[in-house]
Amino acid sequence: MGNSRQDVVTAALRLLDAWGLDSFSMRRLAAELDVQPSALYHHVENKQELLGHLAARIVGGVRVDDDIVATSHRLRQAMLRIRDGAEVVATATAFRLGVSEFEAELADRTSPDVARTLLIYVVGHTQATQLHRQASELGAIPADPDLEASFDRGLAIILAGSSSPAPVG
Amino acid sequence: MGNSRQDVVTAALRLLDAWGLDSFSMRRLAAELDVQPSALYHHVENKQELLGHLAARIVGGVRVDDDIVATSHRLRQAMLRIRDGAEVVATATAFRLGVSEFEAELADRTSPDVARTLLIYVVGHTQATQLHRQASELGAIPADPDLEASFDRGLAIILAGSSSPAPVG
DNA sequence: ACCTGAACACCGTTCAAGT
DNA sequence: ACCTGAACACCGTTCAAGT
Repeated sequence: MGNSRQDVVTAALRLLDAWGLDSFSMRRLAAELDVQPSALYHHVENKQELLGHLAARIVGGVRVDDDIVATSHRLRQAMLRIRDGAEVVATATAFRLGVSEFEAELADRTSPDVARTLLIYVVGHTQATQLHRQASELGAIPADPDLEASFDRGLAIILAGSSSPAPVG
Repeated sequence: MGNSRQDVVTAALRLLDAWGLDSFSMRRLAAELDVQPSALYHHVENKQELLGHLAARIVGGVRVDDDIVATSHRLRQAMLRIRDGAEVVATATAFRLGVSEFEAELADRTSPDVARTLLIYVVGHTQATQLHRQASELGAIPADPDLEASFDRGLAIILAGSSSPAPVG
């Protein structure tokens, strides 16, 4: 009966979460959908565009409101919820996919500069968190119990500097 | 007469700068060195470790001093100097390769929290800048003349918040 | 509209063996 | 110490053709 692009993106998100970005391939996704690899290119231009749709799915459900700290935590949690979520969002963001709406909403409630700075920080710190956790799960590195608190302290630094645009003395 | 690991990293950096990260492969690098692909594994554990060495080379030459703004600009310029430099540093950073020394030096002159926040921002913004420039060179997107100024404004926000750890009122 | 079948031009990594 | 040769198990993408 044929898949829709929604089906493809849903299956892709499941595959990403189950196996991680390193093992995420168009061929595996095709197998998951019981379809030839070439069939995917009916729904999507290429792999990069597909990753953009994944980023949009991950970020799309996050509510933006006037509580910037809570909004930042919601974005962080949304990315942490799925394996390698922050990395996918980071790469897609760079290609202007998936997060522009989120950034615009955030800019409305703060300023364009604060929104951009905050977004870079939240995605970057969450990516580091996620990769660190993976490494420590593999026993490659000891777990860092300070990662959540460290996220909050960086957030506080940015928000403290967001009211006064003047440099520090 | 045989390559050293320094030779391998030097050739890798040249290859990265010439062709970009997408086209950077162990096989191409081997060809560049007139060697079989398998020979590279005598000098390096795997591709990821090699990228870590590249990141260390890119960041290693950057001087850290008490002028945090100038230091941030030097790091940014070092990454901008070579193609996809920021992306390589970003990925390697996540795996704790290449930048820990830089972060430690920065932490000595500010604080661990400020150093971490600043580093995430500088690398993240520079990565976005570099990918945006590539996209606009390919005509995919109009050039953004505000990228340099935008970097400075974000920097100012973080440094303004770095003196007072209390959240904004 | 959605998919198959077949092909093209590649990958990273391992491993026994050579000098 | 540094490298070759050969193999293994994969990739993303294109394209004519089918229903």
